[in-house]
Amino acid sequence: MALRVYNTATRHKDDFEPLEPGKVRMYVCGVTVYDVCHIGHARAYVAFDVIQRYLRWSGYDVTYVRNFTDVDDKIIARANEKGIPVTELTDRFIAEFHEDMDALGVQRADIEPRVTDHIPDIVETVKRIVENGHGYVEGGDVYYDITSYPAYLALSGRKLDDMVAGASERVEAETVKHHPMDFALWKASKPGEPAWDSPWGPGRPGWHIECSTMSSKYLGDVFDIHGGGQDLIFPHHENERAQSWAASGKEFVRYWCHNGFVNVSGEKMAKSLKNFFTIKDVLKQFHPESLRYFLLTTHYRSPINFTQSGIEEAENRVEYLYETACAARTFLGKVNAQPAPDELESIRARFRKAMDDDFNTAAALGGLADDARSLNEALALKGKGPEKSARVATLNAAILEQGKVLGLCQRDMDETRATCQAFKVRRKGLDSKVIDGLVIQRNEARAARDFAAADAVRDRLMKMGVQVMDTPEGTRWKVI
RNA sequence: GGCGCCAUAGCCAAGUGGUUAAGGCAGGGGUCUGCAAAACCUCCAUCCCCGGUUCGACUCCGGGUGGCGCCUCCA
Repeated sequence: MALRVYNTATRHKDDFEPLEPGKVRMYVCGVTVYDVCHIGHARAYVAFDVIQRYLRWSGYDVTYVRNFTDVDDKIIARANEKGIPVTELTDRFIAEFHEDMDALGVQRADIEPRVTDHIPDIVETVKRIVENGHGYVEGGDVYYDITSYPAYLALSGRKLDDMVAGASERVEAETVKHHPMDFALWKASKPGEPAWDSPWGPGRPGWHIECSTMSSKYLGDVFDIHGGGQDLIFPHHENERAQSWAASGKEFVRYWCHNGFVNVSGEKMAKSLKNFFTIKDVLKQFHPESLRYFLLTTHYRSPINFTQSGIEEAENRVEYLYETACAARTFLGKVNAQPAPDELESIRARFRKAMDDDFNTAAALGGLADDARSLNEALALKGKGPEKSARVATLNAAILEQGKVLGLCQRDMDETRATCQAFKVRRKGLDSKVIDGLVIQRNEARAARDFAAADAVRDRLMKMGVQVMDTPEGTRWKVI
């Protein structure tokens, strides 16, 4: 069973064969840094984080590049709005991006290039495209001549005539472009805008060219995986493909991977619809691993509907996994047990089968749920026999190993459980001191064998959403 | 108008040309418990509609209906 990857360019799952055996070069379009990230960004970068982790786990030597676009119209507009320098704005949102991604357990890419650090490279690429007869200069602008590229629109599967018809409905009266669909490789800068010297005068890169340039710089003219959100298929990736081909004469990407959208209430998330959530909005209310888990419950290419109940359920699952892992840790601390290699390998095979099918995290999570249940089942067996110990050790190791690939179950267990509870206490508007007091009250009644009074307190806690649990180690409580 | 995606139990969500259609949540029944809870056991679907291909389709093809996305900045 080999890895199969859905390729947007071919519109079906293809067997994955990297350019160089054992080596994967992948590029994912990063953020344009003019605002904080929303949960759609979270989805994209969690998805490709898992892909990257899985490829490494599978034995590939991975080079992962994810850029920062730190110069563009929106950035300039936002900086002007705020009256601050562009670099102050972009530095700030790069830091915010890292903060959010670190919280979600998204690993840093191997290389995270910034556009403004690569202007000379970009100028070179534009020059090469023009020299090769695929670009033209108009004033201080440079445009890509789409009619020079026969395969234009092959990636997105569109027809030029339809595109032109659609575009003509929008206002674009005065243009120097030779064809309405031609796009800018280099833009002459207006006064006050960031500008760099170029053979065409002071200007800045067009959108798209930075990814063509930086991907080839770090990964070569041809590389394996290029990822991003589905919205980037057109125009961004279509244009990148045209540029890279024009510069190198080669088809630059072997597998195009695009993640689906996050919807809210069944509709696309948009600021205008007031259904817009930033990552920070969500992390104020939920443990970050809850969001990560939630995002992995649906296959990365399908739309996912963000709901309160969905993320609450995810958080409960995160708690369950950590509680299970804690219980296993406690047990394994008392015995000397090693995982059973055969059984561990069969669990790996099941995990591999799920993930090899276009990185099916939803199926993988199903398997993980089976393992966690089996682990609890094993823990419930009496005694400390070798059979039980081996089983617990095996399942525990399997859960942690799969978790490592999915980016789950890797945090400090006690701290994570406590944090999940703290979020729930806050969401329900409870006070843990009050709860502690009631639990003590109940235990005093129990000690006096006044079960009627004890149960009354218990019911009161239940109404608050607090469940008491009497264990051999004493009474615990948990917000459900 | 063009292109594309989706439609699986009360809800979320995998999956397969023919053996028992994952998993989770909720719900029913148990074990355990002073009572509970947690945990575990157990029960709970024939896959939107109509045609076609096939020995056989939920899975393939065509049509329909419904939902969504892209075609403009967008993960």
